[in-house]
Amino acid sequence: MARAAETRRRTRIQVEKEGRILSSALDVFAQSGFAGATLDEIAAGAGMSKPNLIYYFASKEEIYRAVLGRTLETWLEPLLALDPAGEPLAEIRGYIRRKLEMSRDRPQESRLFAGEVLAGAPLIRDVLEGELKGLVDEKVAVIRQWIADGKLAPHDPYHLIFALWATTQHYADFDAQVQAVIGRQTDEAARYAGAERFMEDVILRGLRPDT
Amino acid sequence: MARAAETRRRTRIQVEKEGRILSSALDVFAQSGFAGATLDEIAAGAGMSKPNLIYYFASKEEIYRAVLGRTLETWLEPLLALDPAGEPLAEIRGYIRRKLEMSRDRPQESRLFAGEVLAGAPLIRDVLEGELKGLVDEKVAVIRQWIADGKLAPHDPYHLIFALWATTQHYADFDAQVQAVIGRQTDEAARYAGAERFMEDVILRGLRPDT
DNA sequence: CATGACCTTGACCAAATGGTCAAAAACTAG
DNA sequence: CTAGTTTTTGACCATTTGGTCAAGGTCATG
Repeated sequence: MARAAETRRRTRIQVEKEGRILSSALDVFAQSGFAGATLDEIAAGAGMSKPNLIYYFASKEEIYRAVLGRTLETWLEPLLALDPAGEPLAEIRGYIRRKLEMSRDRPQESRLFAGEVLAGAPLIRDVLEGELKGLVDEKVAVIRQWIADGKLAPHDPYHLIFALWATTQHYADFDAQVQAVIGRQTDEAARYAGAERFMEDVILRGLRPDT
Repeated sequence: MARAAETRRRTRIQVEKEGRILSSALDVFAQSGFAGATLDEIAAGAGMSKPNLIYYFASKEEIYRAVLGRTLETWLEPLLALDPAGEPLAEIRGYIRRKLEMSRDRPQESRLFAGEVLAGAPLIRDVLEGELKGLVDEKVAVIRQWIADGKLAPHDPYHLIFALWATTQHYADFDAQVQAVIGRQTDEAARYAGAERFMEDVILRGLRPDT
């Protein structure tokens, strides 16, 4: 029986186990980086033996690629949602909020991504130069239009995006440092609330046109 | 002959070789992280054999600690130089410039530091909670005073510092992404000039008091 | 120029780790 | 319930790698 379109080869068990593996792998890779991660650790986290892990993914790199791929999708969303038809400052405020939310709710993904880029993005350079660059260029054009319409002060949109990326992700990627500096007295919710207020007050204020 | 104060145990050769080792180690650790780095690679970069390397530093971790320690000193400087007696906006502008300069001229140090913090700062947590926190707290007090004097708009100084750290370091740590997005057409000098202008225009503007 | 301290490395070792394999266990469909 | 397929894993293997060691080479200095 030739299975329909080669697709539905995914057993109930496969779906479940692959999910467990990717979830465990995300934690391990985010914590230890690609080189520092071990198959045993990932297998343990997924509640199975190492050979069983290799039964689902052929190699460590394949697991890594799978986790990264999954993360990348999530990654582009917030920027994608920047609406050209919206009110500029409100749109940027929304973007800041979505990115901060992501740092707070999915810090592992943020760290995984940071580690990959820090190492020179060996496995996702093409994605960065392709999809990501395409998306950014598109939104840069939108921002330029806003500026041309006098709805936003004239600043380089690329650097604006970098500043927003950097600042929002900082709270996830450099969490150890943030916590060390502002201490455990401030809880996570307060930290992110403070970050949001700061960014909205300072950056949005800096973006407001003179009029 | 009891050598003067145990100190001058450092031969000419020792000084030179240790320097070569730390220099090579910085490159390797910055590129591959602690786990990804190998003694052979560091030794090759320093132009010597692995046993020779171990003759100077007892273990991989000791090399890593030495490189990190050296980096940390450099790291605190820019913030340390923030002068309470100076004019607030000019001081912050100066800080931005120094940090950007450091990202541009010492990207390896920035990446080494980023990798360590990303991994949870296992080896420098105490430094972060001690020296770094102390320094930050001190400068936060200075900024608060500036705000109280009405020379700066009232924003949380901690988040201001985080935003400056994040944004300036972004250009070194996430260089692969920055280059992928704005492309190779823009050279390094132009990138950093653009970053500086953006930060000065937007952030400083956001910090200026209403009056 | 001799002698003791310092420097250097080839050969080696043990542990960790990515990955294989064969055989057993569990599951599914007829 | 059975035959075939999918899952699972203990045992194993080759490679990598952090680190050791003994022997030989180099350097400073009296």
